[in-house]
Amino acid sequence: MAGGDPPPPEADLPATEVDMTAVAAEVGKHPTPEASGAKPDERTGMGGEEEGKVKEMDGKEEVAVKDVEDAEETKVEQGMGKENEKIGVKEKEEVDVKEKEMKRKAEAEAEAKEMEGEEPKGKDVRGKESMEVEGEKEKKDKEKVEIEEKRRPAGSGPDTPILAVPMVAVPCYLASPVFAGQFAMSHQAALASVTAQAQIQLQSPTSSSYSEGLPSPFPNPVTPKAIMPLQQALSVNEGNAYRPVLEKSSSFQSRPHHVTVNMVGDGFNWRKYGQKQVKSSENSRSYYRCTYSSCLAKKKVEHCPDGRVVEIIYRGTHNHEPPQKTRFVKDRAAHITGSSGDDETLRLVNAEIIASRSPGCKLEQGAISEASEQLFCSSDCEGDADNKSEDDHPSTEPQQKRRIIETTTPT
DNA sequence: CCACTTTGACCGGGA
DNA sequence: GTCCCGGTCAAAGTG
Ligand SMILES: [Zn+2]
Repeated sequence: MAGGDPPPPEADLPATEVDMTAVAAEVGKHPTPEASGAKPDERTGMGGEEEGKVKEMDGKEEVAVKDVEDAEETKVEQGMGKENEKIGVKEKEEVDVKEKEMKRKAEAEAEAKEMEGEEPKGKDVRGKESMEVEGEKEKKDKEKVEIEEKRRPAGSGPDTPILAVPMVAVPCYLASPVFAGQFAMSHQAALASVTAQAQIQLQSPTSSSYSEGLPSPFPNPVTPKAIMPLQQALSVNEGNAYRPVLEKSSSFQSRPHHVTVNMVGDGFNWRKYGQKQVKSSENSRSYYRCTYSSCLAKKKVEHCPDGRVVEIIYRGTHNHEPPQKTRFVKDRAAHITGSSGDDETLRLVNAEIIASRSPGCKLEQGAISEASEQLFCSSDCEGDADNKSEDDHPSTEPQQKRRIIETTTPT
């Protein structure tokens, strides 16, 4: 079924911390992703969809959402290790820079320099990043132009390709061996978690751009609404925001351990319809589709051989409301789904997971860019994973937020 | 019996 | 025109 389904609706969502925590926790904890029925409408040719990428970093999660403007992609990456973090950040910067190179090259460089100063980039991730990023970049480049023309958010402007969205600044802790085991065991869980985060981020950033530029399939864009709760929880700043979370992150960062962030499901049911080994990397990629009949939403999850989720990419938006069975996650994530646009893709990368435990894994670590990236930390979280998907039955978990179980608390 | 996961093969796009 | 690769479908298997 479905993965997590937290029952508490927005009303329940209290708050920022809670949400964040929950989210983060989920991410870290969730071992399995989920999948559920889906409908095969789309085919390979989805080219017009938007993708979002979300990256999380371990101690902190950073979220760099690229503006959809560029390519309509939202990327969320999750990073984790400190070491990796730096690298990740750097890499990400590169990527971002590239994407917006045209416009913000100078700025980017400056930022990059800062990051580099800390560490030299270099990492395996690159390979992957390059591929994905570059590949997408290029593609998007083309699309980008079109898109930009079509939708250019006034506020964001074409130049604002990257939206820095504070994904989740939740305290992340979890790095317990247990989690690790879980991760390894189920990538799915990770997936779910990542997914959730990604969605969240997506919405936020996206919502800004999307909302203005693209109308969502839904009559009522869930995006903004949905996001709001999430954002609030996460960052507390909807409008601006993207930084408040940092504070939290800091605290989290303090944590000695890495943090694993697990996200919960997005609230939707996904069904795995394929898996492939990434050629450029050792990681494997799983393809999930929303089970809803007419929903075209899809999600790609990349994980290391170890099973750790490296990256999650969301594509398309749900044209339906999330099944609210009982998952808190859903509340948040689900609401988010409505991003805007038919096709939005969100990419979540869990560097932390990989980095931490699997040197072999490669993900895009880059991560944090200046403003674009924020770190979010999640708390350990719970097992949202359970909720999410496989495990869960809709009501199995009480949900709310169980996730806050931190194994490691922040200092 | 149903729903989901897994796996191999197929298809289309791009280099 | 060919090769490589990503993405998807469909069949089989499992819970
Ligand atoms: Zn859907």
